[in-house]
Amino acid sequence: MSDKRKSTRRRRGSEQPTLQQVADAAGVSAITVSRALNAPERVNAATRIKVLATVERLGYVPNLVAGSLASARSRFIAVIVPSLANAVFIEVIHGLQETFEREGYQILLGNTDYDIEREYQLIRTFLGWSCSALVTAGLRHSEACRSLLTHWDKPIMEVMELGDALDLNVGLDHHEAGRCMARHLLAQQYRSVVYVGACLDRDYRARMRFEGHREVLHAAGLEAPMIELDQLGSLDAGATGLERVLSRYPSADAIHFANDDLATGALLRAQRLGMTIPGDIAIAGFNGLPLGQHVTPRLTTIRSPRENMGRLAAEEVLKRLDAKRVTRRRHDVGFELLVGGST
Amino acid sequence: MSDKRKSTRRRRGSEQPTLQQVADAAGVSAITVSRALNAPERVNAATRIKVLATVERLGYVPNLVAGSLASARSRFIAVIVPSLANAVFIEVIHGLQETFEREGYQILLGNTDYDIEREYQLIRTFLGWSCSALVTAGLRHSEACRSLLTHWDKPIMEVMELGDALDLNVGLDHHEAGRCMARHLLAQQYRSVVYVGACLDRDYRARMRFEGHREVLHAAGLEAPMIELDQLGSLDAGATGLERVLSRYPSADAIHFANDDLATGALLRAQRLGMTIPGDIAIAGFNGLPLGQHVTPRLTTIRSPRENMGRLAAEEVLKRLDAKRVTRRRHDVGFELLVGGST
DNA sequence: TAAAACTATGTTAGCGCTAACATGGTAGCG
DNA sequence: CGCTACCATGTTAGCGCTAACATAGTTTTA
Repeated sequence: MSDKRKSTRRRRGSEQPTLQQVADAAGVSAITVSRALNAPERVNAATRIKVLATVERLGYVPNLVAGSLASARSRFIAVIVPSLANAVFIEVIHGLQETFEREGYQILLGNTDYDIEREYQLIRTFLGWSCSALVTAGLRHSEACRSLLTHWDKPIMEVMELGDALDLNVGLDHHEAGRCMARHLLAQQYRSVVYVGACLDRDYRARMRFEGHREVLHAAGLEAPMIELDQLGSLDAGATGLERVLSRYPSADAIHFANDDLATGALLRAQRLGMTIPGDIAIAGFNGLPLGQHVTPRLTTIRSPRENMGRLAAEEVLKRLDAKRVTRRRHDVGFELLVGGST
Repeated sequence: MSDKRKSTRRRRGSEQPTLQQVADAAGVSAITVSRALNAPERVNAATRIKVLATVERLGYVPNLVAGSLASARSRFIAVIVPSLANAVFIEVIHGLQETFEREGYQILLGNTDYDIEREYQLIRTFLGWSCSALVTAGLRHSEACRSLLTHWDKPIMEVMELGDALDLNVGLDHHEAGRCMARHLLAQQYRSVVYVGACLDRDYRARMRFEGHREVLHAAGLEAPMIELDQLGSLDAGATGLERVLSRYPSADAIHFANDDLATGALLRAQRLGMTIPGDIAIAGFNGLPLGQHVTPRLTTIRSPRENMGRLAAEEVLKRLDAKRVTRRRHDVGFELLVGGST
């Protein structure tokens, strides 16, 4: 009798108080409660206080799913990275998270494991969540993914690398970074330099750096041998890389590693083998992770502004979401050659 | 005329095809499309093929927000960790992600930065997303959080440490780990052992290890001095820790660090200062990160099964979600003393 | 002082999907 | 052959919230 339900059908009621119940208890309408919570300035101060007190009293937790459906947008930001094992992405994520959370957005994190097909699947799923924006690492996507995204009308931010982006872009020039390090090695008079990377078909940014590196060596009339490992950046892989170089290119005087994990693994292994760095062989990396700066000698590397990249990317996306004018679609965050004692 | 809308009001139509449109195009009802996608075995094979082809043709992407609202559950798992800077949590997350994604669940990641109040806020928000389960690091929560969770009827998994949990629990005994390392150090004849931790009020598991450590030293009639750094686990902080020990406890013969990052930072700094390990001073850590196993000498540490912990936690939660019987609510994943050359 | 503009709140109608129940057809069985 | 059982599909009614429009009261403006 007291139940206003017209039908006898029951749906699983979740026990949780609803907005309507809060409204009834506070003696206002549902929309007023909604406004008190989501747009406080549109509600009279006294009403607002009364409503918020009721919310508190009933322990009301807003159903964000319902809110998102009604408003056709969620405060989710889809973030897609190729790996969690690499500290670089963690730092970018950290920068993104900090900035987005401050504005009340929640990150939906996806990990592709460097698989472009998985990226597509993840993006499909994420679009189903009515995300407010998408941040993804890199400019390369599958055809299906590309066409899915071109029909999507929310901000898309591609980070890490610089180039012809779908929408917004914050990153750095990996070709140029490769060139930069190669030039440094040549300037230091190394003449037999081996590049060591891992899974370069998947970690194609490392391949871009290799291409820049090769360009400079060729221009100087030198060979540009390369060794590709089949295990992604890790200290272990770096140790393996060193050993491969020693056996295949015994006359090598320097190794340019695709990242700091590999380089540091090699450096530590070399020291364990009793070699001196850079006397017996010089070692260079990429990323500028703290690790490389704590070994002796310090690792020569290229520092990319990782947290900054995340922060900047988030800020640009937020600008767009606030419907502010976006002055530049592309931001080059640059990089910095850190010359340590290892070269 | 062709618009079936009864009112002239328009809502922001998202252009995206809806389930109903797919149904119309395929000549079936909406619920059949829903079933073809979510419970294929409940639809005749021929119908299913027809529907899925239509889905493909129209580029239909299911609106997961609407689905979650209607079914009062999302395929989200809330995961809350105290830090992303620590590799340990990354590995746990990786283990969780792998296992949950295979079953079609999406992780909602929250980072508390070791702030118990932020944990409460995050959990509140996540409950608003109708998550299927919650995985959180640690057993300590704010009062408000605790009462929120006891009224929640979905699986709750507390990881990392072992003890009196709200629901499910996968972890290890940090007191015992601290005792274990202290016993090892005593067995190696070190008699002046300093414990070095960082922010022990927030990283209270490190404090638990210290308490175990202190217990063993006191039982042996020894002092158990401790130094607390104000910067969470990093190589830099470890280097600082070493210097503090050298100046405040010049007679110390061993340092027990709260984690491998600190320990390795100290080891590398000691070497840069020309000290020998363990001759001048012994160093021990906790976690068993690869890093510590690549320095020379290898770091003595305690290995926790991190990815495993994530995987096991996810499996237990999945069991519960499948309404399978959960035989044990508490799982001790244990740990392993790794004796390197640093002690 | 009447019209315009603004403020505070309410009413109505969905957002796109799925749970629950309903229906009609086919098979299985004694 | 009449019964139950089951299979495939459909109908109906919401899930809990917010956009859009509506309304009444108050202030500003010409």
